[in-house]
Amino acid sequence: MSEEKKDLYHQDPFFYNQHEINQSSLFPFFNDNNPSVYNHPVTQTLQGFDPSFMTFTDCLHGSMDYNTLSRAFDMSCNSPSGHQNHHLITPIDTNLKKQAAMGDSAGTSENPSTPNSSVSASSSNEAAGEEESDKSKKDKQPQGGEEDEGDEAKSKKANKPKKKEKRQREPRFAFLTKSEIDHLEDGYRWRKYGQKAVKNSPYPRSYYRCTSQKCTVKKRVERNFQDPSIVITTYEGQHNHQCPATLRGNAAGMLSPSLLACASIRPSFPQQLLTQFLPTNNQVDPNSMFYRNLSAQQQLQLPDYGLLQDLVPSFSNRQKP
DNA sequence: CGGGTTTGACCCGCGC
DNA sequence: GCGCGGGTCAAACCCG
Repeated sequence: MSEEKKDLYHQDPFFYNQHEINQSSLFPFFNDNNPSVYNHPVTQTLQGFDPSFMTFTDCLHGSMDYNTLSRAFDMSCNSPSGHQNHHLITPIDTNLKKQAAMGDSAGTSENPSTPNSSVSASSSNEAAGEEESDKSKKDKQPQGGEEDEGDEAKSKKANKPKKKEKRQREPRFAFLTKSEIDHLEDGYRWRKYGQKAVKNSPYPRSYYRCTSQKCTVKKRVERNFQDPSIVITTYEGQHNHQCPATLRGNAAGMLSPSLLACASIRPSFPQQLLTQFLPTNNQVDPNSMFYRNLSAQQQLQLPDYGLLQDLVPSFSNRQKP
């Protein structure tokens, strides 16, 4: 990225988002010309799962299941333009992730989101994401736990839950972003709580947690080791609070998935708006240069300008030079 | 001093 | 049971 662009990004991340992201960089797993990305564990999952057809809010509200996916898939397949749909949001299912990681072809050969395929209820449950998903582990803190008082040091880490229920995870959604910056600004405040080396990758994976109290949303950020320009951000969970950026009213440049997620917690927020934000085939021919040559507003093809103003107050300012 | 980051240790699930 | 890898914890450290 040029210095000029970097400056622009710092002043206005929106510029960055709109200009650095293009179809091939966002959706390399759909790009036949770039099959290398398939080797990445995450994108393997994405390819195997092929969950690219769902509404944004389905993802962000964690309400998606394979039925939802299937429905969304059907909708997109029946879209008037007939183009392949290229969505930005890609849910990750842990079961399928395993399949992908095992290197078998099950993920691709039995694509659950194939229009004609049936939907497994168990998978649906898995993806439904329970509120208390991974709390069991965190409840190490002795809550009325009386047993090991003396051995504090040990009890801290060895305090296992008595019942061994299968740990359930919140549904995850991965976003691929072409960026030189690992941790992209998304309007929320995050605290980094861990970093791990990724197997077969020179790039570490960072773990972030939303700093808002009682908000259990986490995200992982890592680079695609075969295309280091691509940052893979995986969100897990739903924010249960307003986005700090929107509260501050300075979120003009933060039309990232996460910001939209925070906006989407507003009950009145129309689902259509979110879906319209995304470069679906209803608006853009993925094979054309159309996408790159449009202004930000044109790219968004906003269905209701007033709604966006409501969501992002300062958005209106940028539209009126 | 409060909040964020770093980093080694630990936990957990899974395959062998 | 063991080893591996992903995920998390928490003390130490850093910084404004």
